[in-house]
Amino acid sequence: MGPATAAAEAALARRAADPLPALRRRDALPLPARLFAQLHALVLTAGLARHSPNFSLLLRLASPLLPVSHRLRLLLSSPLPPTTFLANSLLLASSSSRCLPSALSLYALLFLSSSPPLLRPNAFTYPPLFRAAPPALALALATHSVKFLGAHAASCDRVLGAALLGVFARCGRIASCRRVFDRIAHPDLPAWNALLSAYARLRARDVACATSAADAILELFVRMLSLAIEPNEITLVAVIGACGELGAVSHGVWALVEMYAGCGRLDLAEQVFAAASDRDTRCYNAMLHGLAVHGHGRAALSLLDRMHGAGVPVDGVTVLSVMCACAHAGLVDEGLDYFDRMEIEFGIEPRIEHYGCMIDMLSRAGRLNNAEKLIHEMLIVPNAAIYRSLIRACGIHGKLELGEKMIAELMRLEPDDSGNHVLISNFYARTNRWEDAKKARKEMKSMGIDKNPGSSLVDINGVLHEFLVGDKTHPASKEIYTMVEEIETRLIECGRRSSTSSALFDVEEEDKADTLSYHSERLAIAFALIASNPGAPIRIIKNLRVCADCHESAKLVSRVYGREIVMRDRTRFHHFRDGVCSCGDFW
DNA sequence: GTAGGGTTAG
Repeated sequence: MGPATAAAEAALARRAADPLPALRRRDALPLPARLFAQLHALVLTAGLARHSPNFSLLLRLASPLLPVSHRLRLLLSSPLPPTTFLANSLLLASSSSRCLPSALSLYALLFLSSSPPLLRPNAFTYPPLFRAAPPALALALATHSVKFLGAHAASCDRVLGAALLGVFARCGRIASCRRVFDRIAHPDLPAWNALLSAYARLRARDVACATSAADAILELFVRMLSLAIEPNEITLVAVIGACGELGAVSHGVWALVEMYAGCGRLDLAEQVFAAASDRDTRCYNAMLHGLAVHGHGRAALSLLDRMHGAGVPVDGVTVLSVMCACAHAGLVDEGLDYFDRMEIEFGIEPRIEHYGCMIDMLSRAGRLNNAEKLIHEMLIVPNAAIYRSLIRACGIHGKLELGEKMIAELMRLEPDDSGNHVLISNFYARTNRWEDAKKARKEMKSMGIDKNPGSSLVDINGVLHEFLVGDKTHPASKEIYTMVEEIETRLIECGRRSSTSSALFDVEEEDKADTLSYHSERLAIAFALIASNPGAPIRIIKNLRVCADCHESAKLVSRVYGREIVMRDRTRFHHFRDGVCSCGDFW
């Protein structure tokens, strides 16, 4: 017998032992109804159904479009009595989000309806339901599962634990995520990834928590490595993002940090991108976004051309990144054009973020009437960010009436947000309505709303130093403040005009009225000038938008002290060199 | 015993 015959024999033997190998794939698609009926008959008549795993496979191939009653009968057609295992298999077949209602009725019929219920759910019952359900419903199901299985059982199982963690993460409940994770006895890679991704999501969604979330990610990553859990690409997505957040360039373990635009090293990001062998949509999106926040609008558009040329599919994030690039570079017509094409050419439905970017772009360009028109035309309810863009632009372009209309909308949505109140006060200050500006601040104080304190991080020889506005806690505080004064004196000698009264109110979110020139970035720059190696670029990571006064000052410092300053604020990067900023004073 | 979980985006 030759080797080929032997291989065939072996294959036949395997097939005899495992009659349904092709169906064992996890991603097997549901079968068309007729084909399924034939297979069903075959499995029953061939006696395969007496083996629970085989019957389970059959159930998983049932089309989710079959009526619920039909699928219940299917379960009962088994020569074996129905078990939770088989019921879960049936449920798995209908748990895509498309057929959520049918999955829920099955769940209710099998596990809830009669008393006592037909079957009791177990840890395998819920994860597919969580995946299919939208966040709010998934949260309800999660609570339900914990009640049903008991908190102990629910969290002892690390798969259910990871699934629960995912639900809480989608709902922004980071404390619940932490509690669930802490109860998992021996978390494995997906469980760690679920927690890291929960913090990554928090970092991306909530500016106020971004730094602490990034800290948590790095801390968890170190712990995970010490437990010899091997990270994968999913882990790195969270970790690299966190490194970008902190600007922790010198944390050598994560050399990838430098490569990503998040640290302000666009050059390295481009090198990595160029070296990457197989670039998918995500990869292009990351590079496009990097170019966007560094203000390289034209480069982003040309990369987009290459992406189309390479046949890499675009998605909603691609469009968003391109529009963001256009917005930051003032390429309004190009941005409009791409927005118009997204739905028709690429079949991507615009989401609130796209409208937000669009409105921001139009507003920055002073096309406020177009922006307002778009708000009325769009089919989605506008969010607070959209109103904020318009209010900021109305302040700059002196559109009092529209601005006040938008303020009313914003206050309806988010009356308690400190940033909103500062924004409103600045709007009135810019339009010379000083009394209203003061009133807005007073109102904020009387409501007991705390301002979000401005903070800046600077990396000096591998150690991160954080400064808050007016901070005096740094060990070198005395020298730093002396340096701030010295800088100010030198800049005035070199032609800087001192702050005017309008500039005093012209702040985005840090409250300069109280603190004059002690904004966190000035403290960070002063410290960097004292402590960093001469000639090295100064890298600052700021939590809020940089105010016009600090921006002007950073430009001058770059010239007078001959130092390059790279500052990432809440929305983009500013590269200060020789008295000029890469944003072209448009941010 | 069999099956279920992890991929941010301004």
